[in-house]
Amino acid sequence: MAYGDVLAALADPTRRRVFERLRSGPRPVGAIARSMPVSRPAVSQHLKALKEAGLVADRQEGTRRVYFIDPHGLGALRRWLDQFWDEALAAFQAEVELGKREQKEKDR
Amino acid sequence: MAYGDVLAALADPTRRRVFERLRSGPRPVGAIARSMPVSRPAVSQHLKALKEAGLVADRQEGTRRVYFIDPHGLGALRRWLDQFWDEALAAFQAEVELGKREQKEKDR
DNA sequence: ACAGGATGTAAGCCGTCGCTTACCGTAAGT
DNA sequence: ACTTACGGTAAGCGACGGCTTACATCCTGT
Repeated sequence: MAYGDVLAALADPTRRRVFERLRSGPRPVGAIARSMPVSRPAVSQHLKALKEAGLVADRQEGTRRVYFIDPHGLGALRRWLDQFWDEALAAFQAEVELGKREQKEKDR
Repeated sequence: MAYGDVLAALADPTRRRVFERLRSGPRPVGAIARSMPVSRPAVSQHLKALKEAGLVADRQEGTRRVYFIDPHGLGALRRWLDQFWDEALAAFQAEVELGKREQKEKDR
């Protein structure tokens, strides 16, 4: 459920498409597979990867297995992104200040 | 600079490490490579990928090439993430409501 | 207990990707 | 001009990852 695993899981286009298919709500495996250009086992494998990354969860419902989005995965990604964003921004500020000083050096 | 390219670029651990190395500020290629367990050409290749994803930019500085973080890439990722988050949350709400109704069905 | 539908899993194939070594171009300093 | 440091690029190799087909598993209704 680390952000690295989340990034790796979402990197593949097909897998990301499976994930985004769940954005509108829970779906059983077959329903997902039928709306995609790959085989059902392929979808199963993608769902397994997404699950291990903490991006989806599943519940048994009779003979079918219904998958839905697990907030944990995206949450981890979001936290990393926010923190990174702040630090990078601070670095930019420092950079700008440095640039100003260097500019003044040249003026002399 | 689409979010898909950003995700793909950040999926690789080594490449992500290169990227995170720039979080604290601009660095020339050699400085990055010396702080990593891979060769300098490998770092160059990673920087190229990061650049194509809109995650970093570079400027020539004498004989060296200084790389720094480009906000565009992370911005695209953040926008996708925020939107996704909202939609998924709405789907959860709908799901909860549906669950309540089904529960009442069973009670009868 | 059995049949059928739904899903996970194993094996194998093939393309992609990351890494290394070798080479080339370029910009400064002497 | 020559040298040296710095960095991008090409070629090739090995590993990993995604897809398919085939098989195993589980649940439900009859």
